[in-house]
Amino acid sequence: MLDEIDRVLVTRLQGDATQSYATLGEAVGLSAGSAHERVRKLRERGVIRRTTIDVDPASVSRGVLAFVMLGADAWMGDAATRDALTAIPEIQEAHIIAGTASALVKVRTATTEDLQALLRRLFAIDGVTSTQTIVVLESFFERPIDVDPGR
Amino acid sequence: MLDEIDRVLVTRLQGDATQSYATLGEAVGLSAGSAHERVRKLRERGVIRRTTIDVDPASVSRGVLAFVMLGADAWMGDAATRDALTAIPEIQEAHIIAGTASALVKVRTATTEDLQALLRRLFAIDGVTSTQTIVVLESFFERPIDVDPGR
DNA sequence: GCTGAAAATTCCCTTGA
DNA sequence: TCAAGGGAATTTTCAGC
Repeated sequence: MLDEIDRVLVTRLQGDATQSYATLGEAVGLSAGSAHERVRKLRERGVIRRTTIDVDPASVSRGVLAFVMLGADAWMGDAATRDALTAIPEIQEAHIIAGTASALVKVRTATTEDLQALLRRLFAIDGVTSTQTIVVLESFFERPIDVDPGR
Repeated sequence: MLDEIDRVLVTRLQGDATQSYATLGEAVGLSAGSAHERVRKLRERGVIRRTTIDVDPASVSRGVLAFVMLGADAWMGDAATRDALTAIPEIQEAHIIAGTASALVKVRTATTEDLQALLRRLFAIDGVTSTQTIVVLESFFERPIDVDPGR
């Protein structure tokens, strides 16, 4: 379990992972060294999986966002399906789901034409029998997981 | 537009934003100073929006993932709806969509009971007339946007 | 968890292609 | 316009307590 200090550290790092441990420590009433030790342990425990950057999709030709639900006539939770989906770079997320469809993928393409080409590729995957595409008109927000600091 | 070097830098930072500029520069055949200057400009231009950490959802009591499609009898792309969705911490993403539903939200809760409570809150939002919930059984992957280095 | 010091890195500025 | 180089200032990192 995380204590209050851990949660504050995680929340602050989600907002800006470039800040110094001195700044971080000051925010939670610890020395830089102790803050560093806390964060090191959070990484070690796998709570913090990695430090990464947030890229603006439009800047890298990924301005079109859509979610595609895949229907299938076979179980899609196997390694072959996973590999097939992993090999498609436009797919940002892939999930096996409960309900009428079998899988849900989040995709980003440069244009709607590219989206169409992508759907063709998805249809070609073994077991896929249908697709239902949800095109995003506007994203209100995409934000880090809330870790409840101060609750 | 990004050139080849920029794309490699971005891809490497997506994988690990803690590496030094010396390491980064070596990977693209630049000095540490020049690599730093490149990255600084990518931030300035907004290509890199921020440096952040990836948190393991299960470690922070967000082990249940679901997507909820919201049907509505009024336009949901307004500020009031945005504010209402923003105020719910379990919502990680909120999008206005084309098609039969009006909005799609990605939510993470600790338990399915919490998911149920969340659905109640979503129903209470002005204009919302229906919800369709897609529960994720297994996530194959959630990865950074592909920026096509070397293509 | 703190302090303090050594090592490494960042970051700015100047020069040059 | 872009990269290299120098060097000061900051930050990280690792002792010992």
